[in-house]
Amino acid sequence: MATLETISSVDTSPRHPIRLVANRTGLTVDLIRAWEKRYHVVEPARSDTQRRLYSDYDIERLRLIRIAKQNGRRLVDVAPLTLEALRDVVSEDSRYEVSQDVQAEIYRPSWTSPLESSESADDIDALLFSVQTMDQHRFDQLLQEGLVKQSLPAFLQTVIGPLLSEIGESTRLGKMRIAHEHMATAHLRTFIGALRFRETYTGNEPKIVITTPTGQLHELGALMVAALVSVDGWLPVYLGPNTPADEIAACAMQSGARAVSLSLTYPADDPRIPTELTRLRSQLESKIPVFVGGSAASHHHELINRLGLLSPKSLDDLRHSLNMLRDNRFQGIA
Amino acid sequence: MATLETISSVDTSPRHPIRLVANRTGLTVDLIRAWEKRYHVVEPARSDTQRRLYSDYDIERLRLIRIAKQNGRRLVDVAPLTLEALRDVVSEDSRYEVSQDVQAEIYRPSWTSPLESSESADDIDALLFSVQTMDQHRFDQLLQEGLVKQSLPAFLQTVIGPLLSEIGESTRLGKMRIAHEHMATAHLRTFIGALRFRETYTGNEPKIVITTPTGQLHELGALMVAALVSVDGWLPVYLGPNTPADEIAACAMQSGARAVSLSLTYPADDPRIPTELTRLRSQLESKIPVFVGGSAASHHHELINRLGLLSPKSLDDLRHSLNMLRDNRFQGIA
DNA sequence: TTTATCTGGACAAAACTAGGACAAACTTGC
DNA sequence: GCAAGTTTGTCCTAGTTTTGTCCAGATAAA
Repeated sequence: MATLETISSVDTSPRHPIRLVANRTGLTVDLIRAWEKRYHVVEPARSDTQRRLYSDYDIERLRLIRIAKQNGRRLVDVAPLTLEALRDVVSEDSRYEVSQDVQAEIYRPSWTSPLESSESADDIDALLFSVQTMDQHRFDQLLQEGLVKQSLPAFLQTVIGPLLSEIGESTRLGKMRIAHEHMATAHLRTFIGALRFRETYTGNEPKIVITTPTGQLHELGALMVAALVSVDGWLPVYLGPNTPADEIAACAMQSGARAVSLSLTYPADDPRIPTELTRLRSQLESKIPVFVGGSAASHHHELINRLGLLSPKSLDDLRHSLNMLRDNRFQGIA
Repeated sequence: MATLETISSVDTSPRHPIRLVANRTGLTVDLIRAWEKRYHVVEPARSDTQRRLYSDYDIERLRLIRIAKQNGRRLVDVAPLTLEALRDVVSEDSRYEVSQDVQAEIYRPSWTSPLESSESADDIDALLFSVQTMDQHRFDQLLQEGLVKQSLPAFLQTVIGPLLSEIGESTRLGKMRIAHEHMATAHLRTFIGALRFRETYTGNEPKIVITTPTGQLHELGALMVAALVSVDGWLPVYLGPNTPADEIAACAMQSGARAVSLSLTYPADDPRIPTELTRLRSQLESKIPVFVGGSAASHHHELINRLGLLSPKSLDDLRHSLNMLRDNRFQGIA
């Protein structure tokens, strides 16, 4: 089993020249050097010819320090903090603060390694039990704890996803009341929705419109996608469930989104789906890809292919495609 | 001071620079210094170069003093008060201050009244603008800011309530797209939902089941109620929208709730409402009161009276009844 | 050659401090 | 209801600290 350090760590191998660091953090080259000279904010490794070589860890620290300054912190106060301490400070501050306009590069944290499955299964059982006993407090507590144990993408995939299908299944079989499902859904929605605030925005992230089409009332899948992509440096424009195609297109245009993601779950055979998808594709610029996911996506396999939409096989697959798109290496459909 | 820390459980270690304090409290830097100079409102520690260093305790006091001033208190009167005394003053003020100059029916307030404070109106305009420009980040920021300026109940009544009706109205008139409404709703839901977690639970709060009946898909009113009552020492069992009467009753029983609150908004004349309400009342122990609020509640005035349900005229009215119920001084309907 | 980076230092802008001035809003006494 | 006093937010000056930018001359990379 992986140690905590491995799970949350950021690459510390030195390889980035100062120019790249400046671009990514939005700081000037001079300023980075000045900070080093005066406060030892970062002490990068050096090449054999004295060039500074920064690691991902360094970049992340510089980025957070810049945000902390923007929140009103003084450089002298934040300069000596570790990465973890900085994260705490920044996330505490941005809960209360009104920060100024920001210019910066896109932030891409590197996440890794999911937990082993047996442990996740226990977590899910505990969560189900707290739902059945209507113990909301315990439910929230377990969600919090689960998130501490692993990275957000891993948590969504190994815990939240299975939990959702378990709850759906149990309710369908009558093992659980609708009231239980409602409570769990309401809590999960707030919980997942609030995850967005864990990431700190710089204002330059590419946007992605996330919603479910008309007739699709279950939004948790869409919410999961929203939480997930925000980790990878996207800004989700989240519209909730049941949005007409015209509105999705209009929203994508107004917000200047680079992509659209839809979630289909229930009912799988809603006759409005083909109409809505066709309409959406025709109203949207062709360079904007439309991702269609969710358990009901496979029912519309043929339609999706015909329209040139994309149907990622897993959340990981979706992340991969989006990372490519963000870095302008995206090729579209084969 | 150790005693203060123990009593109020707010961190008293000095670490925040004045700029950050200004951001968090909404006061200007000049004003914070002026207050210190004249009334010793706060006496922050100093760094070795004489820079002021504030603690969380200081910030909370300043924030409350700001609110107290807004409620009409004089600085000289509140300046010497302890944090606890300030909390009392503010919570007392916010109770009838709001209900006096703003007479709000539950999320269908008459917000065009001239009594509405210009500051709230500005806040609402800014919020609407950020919705129309799809600037989610700004939207969240404004919500945060608004909450700094006043107490939670006052905020819900003077800002969130009017905002909801404005958005509904604008969408109905075509001034705003459905997509805008969706985005705003999704954000507000997360925001209000997360407010519940600001309160700390002891484990023996009385519970109240909060939801909307079958057919009622708009849940923001119910969410507002959930956030509101948690301030007054209730533990909301929040079930989200569209819950069948049987499930509401079962949930109330299993969780041992002392009350139930429903929100009716749209459609106002849904034929399922009478059935559901009747069913709920008959399945529930008679000592458990059922509150029915929302803009559509008045459409069912007669039914509500006949079934012995309660229809509070305003959020404040609801709070009042719940406070009585909590303290076992509740008389039920006349 | 041209462009990028290095070091060390100089300089300037921004932010903070203390003390006080001033005007608008509000109270008090008549 | 009016004048005199009080309260309160904002602004100003002048000195200090903190922070951002720029320069010069040297070395390395493209």
